[in-house]
Amino acid sequence: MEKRYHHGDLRAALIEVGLRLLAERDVEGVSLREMAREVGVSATSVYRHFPDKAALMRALALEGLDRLAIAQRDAASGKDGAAAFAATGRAYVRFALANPAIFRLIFTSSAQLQATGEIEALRMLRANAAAASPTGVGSDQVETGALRSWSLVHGLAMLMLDGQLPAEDHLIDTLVQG
Amino acid sequence: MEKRYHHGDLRAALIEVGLRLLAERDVEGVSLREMAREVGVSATSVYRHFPDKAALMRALALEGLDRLAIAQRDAASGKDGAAAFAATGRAYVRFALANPAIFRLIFTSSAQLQATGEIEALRMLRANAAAASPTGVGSDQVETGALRSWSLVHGLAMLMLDGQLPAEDHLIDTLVQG
DNA sequence: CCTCCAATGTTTACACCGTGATCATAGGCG
DNA sequence: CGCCTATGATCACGGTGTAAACATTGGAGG
Repeated sequence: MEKRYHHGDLRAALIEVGLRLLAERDVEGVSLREMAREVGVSATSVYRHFPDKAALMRALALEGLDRLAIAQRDAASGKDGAAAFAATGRAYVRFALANPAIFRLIFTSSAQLQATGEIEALRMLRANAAAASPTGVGSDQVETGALRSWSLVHGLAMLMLDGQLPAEDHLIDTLVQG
Repeated sequence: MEKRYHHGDLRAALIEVGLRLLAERDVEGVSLREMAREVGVSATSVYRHFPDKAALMRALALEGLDRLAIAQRDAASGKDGAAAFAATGRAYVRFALANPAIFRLIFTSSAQLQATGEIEALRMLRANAAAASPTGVGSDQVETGALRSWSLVHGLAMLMLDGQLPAEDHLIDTLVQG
């Protein structure tokens, strides 16, 4: 019965199944054809909504980026200053560990994402870094501190994802401005 | 004339051409078949030297890891203490920017590499971190500082590779214990 | 209400990919 | 010198991304 020729909202369906697949396997293990198959649609119909596979993956990355930003916002809510800053940092790393494939995807297709708009997660880290800084320091020092923190947290996430560092909560807490 | 049936050292030739290809295109853009083609050999002959493509890529990563370690050693030579530590950090980031595909390959196939042996580049960072630490602090604090530095440097490299931060020398110098 | 068209899907086809099975060659050791 | 094994080539298969041509349909305009 529900076998209509037109899907209704194929674009959203593809993104949904894409995220689901990325939750269980790595990024090079998910093919355009499988996503289409999973949705119950022919492979080439994907091209009515995305110019190529890379564009679909970019859409998945954008969605993941949103979720990362939400996770950080939630983590910081109710806190402020240095506590909020540390919380966003921890949330950043935990998100990466909980969603390895999506996190990697975000930051390897990000060059194109940037064109789409400023990255929310970055703005948040920067804002919290400013709030956490001691008053009276120059704004360039605040900026430097924010970038240093972002690098620290990003590197920590990557190294844990790649198995270089044990993915332990206490290690996160210790390294992120413990 | 030089059209012998047996290549002589196909394994080394494959690694060489693989590194060359990785210097010009990204990792998902280099295929086993192209590497074989480039060497002038059939695709399946690769399987006499590597169980599968992943094993070949791991060999490339190992070679890249060696070169990273060498770059760090060279950067630190003649220096000591904090200067040596900062030098290895800068060399780490610069290597990543100069060899993006290889750097990424190293740290995504690294879970398997680790089994092969301890990672030299890590040992070096850790050793220099210890040398850079103020005397009289606990060894666990030295360890923490080393991990923090590794994360900072690794994250900085990744963010610059991914176009999130401008790949500028002065920014590297500022963030790496400037 | 009917018609037709643009949006959305399908089928078919192609080149490329990783890799297993089978066959060919030759270099070195007895 | 002869043969065995290491190393190569050929062929085949299923999977992938994607272009071209065709099919279906929902909704806008008469």
